[in-house]
Amino acid sequence: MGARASPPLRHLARRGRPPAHGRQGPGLRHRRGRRRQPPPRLPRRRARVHPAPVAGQVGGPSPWPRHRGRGHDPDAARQREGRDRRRAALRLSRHQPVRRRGRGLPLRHHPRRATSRLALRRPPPTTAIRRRDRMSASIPSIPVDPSRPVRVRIAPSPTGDPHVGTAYVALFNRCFAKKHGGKFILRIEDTDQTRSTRESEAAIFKSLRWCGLDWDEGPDIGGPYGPYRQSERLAIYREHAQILLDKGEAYRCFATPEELEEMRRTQKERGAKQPYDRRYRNIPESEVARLLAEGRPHVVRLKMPIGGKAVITDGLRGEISFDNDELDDQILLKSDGFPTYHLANVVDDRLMQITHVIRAEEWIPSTPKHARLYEAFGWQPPAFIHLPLLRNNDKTKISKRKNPVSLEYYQAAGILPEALLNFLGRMGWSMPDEREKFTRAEMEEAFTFDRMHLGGPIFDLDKLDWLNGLYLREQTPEQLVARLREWLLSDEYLTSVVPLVRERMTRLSEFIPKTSWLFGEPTPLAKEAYVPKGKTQAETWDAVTAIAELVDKQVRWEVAPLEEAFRKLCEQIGWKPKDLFSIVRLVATAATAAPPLFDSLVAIGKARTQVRVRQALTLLKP
RNA sequence: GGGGCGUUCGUCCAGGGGCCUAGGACGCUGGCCUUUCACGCCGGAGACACGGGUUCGAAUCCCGUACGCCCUACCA
Repeated sequence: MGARASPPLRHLARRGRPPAHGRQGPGLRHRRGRRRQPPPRLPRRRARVHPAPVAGQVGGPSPWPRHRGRGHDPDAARQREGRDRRRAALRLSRHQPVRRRGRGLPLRHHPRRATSRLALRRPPPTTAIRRRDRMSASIPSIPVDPSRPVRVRIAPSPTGDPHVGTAYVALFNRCFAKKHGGKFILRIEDTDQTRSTRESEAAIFKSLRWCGLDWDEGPDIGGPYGPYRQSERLAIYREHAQILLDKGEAYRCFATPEELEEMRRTQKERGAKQPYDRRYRNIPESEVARLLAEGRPHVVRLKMPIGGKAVITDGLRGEISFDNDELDDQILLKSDGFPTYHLANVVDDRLMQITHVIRAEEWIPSTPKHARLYEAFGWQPPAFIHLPLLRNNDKTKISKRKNPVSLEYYQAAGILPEALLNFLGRMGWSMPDEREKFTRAEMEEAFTFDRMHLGGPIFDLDKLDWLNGLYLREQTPEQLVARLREWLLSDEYLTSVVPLVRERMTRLSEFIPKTSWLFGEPTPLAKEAYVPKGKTQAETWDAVTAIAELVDKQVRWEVAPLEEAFRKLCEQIGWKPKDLFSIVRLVATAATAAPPLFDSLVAIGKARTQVRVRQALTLLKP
């Protein structure tokens, strides 16, 4: 039941074992003939033995597993096409001559190439500067209108715990804004009445601030374009929906959920491209009036063009085109009178004078709808820039199932905010001189979108730990103490925790061993240890699954609500509290003896509890 | 199923017609330092998805194939 000191994150995302080396004979690795023969002379690119005087240069290469064998080969054609488009876009926007092809010109003047070589050999900052001057910085790859201040925003929806993805997008938005002397705005997208909570919103503010990603305008600090909470702008959306209705760009749809359900089925059978058959798009005014008079619930939908293509421009990818027939008539206003993301986001971006929409890649497919909305309103759309998606080990979009995603977790796990930010900054982006370690300010200074790499980066906790270690090691003892105090060794936290173990202590020295699971990462027990008497491992796994769901859903992370929730769960799944609670305790603390369960959970906090439950889940997986 | 995006070591990045014998970092690994561990240092294994084309020359440009991912909600 010990707690491991601190290589906390590495075990979380399980990964395959690194491939064994040394076993292959010289002949087996076909691929690198070149590597096999001893270099006749000192390979010069290796000669750069002495790292850089630059801070943060560390040496050494590396590996990790991925599922090699069974083909993992993406679609080259499309990609290339896409990539070309993207390059074309960058080129154009940079006002650079189109790169010439072939024709035997020794391309040694290619700016990127030439300078980057230099950067490798002698890393000092000057190279970075020189390089930047030559290509990007002064020549933004994304249109920036000098007469209009850059305004960007993030628009998280307060429906859960503060997410690393939010911090990721926020970082890039903020860097872009700072680079161009613009404003970075926080807007709360709480148009989903059923899922949004104020707790979540507050947690987002707190975590973002912890990261150092503060904003210039937002719900809590106000600003000239408020309110910044969409639930407080309902009238604005209704008004705008009405404008569209009046212009004939939108229409009311009275289809019921059941009707839509059935429609989806039949549309699919007919091989239609959209799930909605537009049946209310052209009904007569009189009919609309009649249904309205009846008080029939309805939504407002956007009229998408029939036939033809929609072309949008992504700042990183260039033009992307869609068949209009693939796009359905997007719901703008839900039957509860709340707008959907699509309407709210367009209206707010416009009203808040957003110049660049920098968001995650998952939004690409709905961008043509947004573009269409701008058009319907007669507005000039902002520039769209889609960032790659952070991924789990298996390349799927990052998720709490497979990774710790809550910012609160990283904080509680002892990650320093500057390390997290630095790490996030390395996801899909690189410093001109390729250094790994840099501050937020340095990133802002050097920021350009053309150093963006579009492959979806896998969130590698090992590397985060390494970076974090770097930052930790450069703290003076005084600073470190201060850091520890900001972390869990604050008077406040200790005061909240001490009562839990007070009656269990006979000496002060027992405090630390008795609370080790609070400050370190407990080492999970053997599988069997979690299975209560009379239960099977499969049953236990089911129970832990239920526990995981409960924990995810639990909003009020306090003793009484937790106890209530867990007791309810016992009833639901027909477990005795004794058995279920013992599992919870083991999962949360890996300790056979611990203070009262729910107090312990509160002390551990939701984020860490969540991660521990996930770990147990993978451990116990049948 | 349809649409879209993406693809360089296991992972994160660099390189985008010749400077490439593809570079750095994490991880792994051998060694040095050290009473131990960690840090640090020195070394090693490790990738241009595949097939065509263009070119004197392709990781880089073009075409195709494969694979992965995202979207396909009265969620964002």
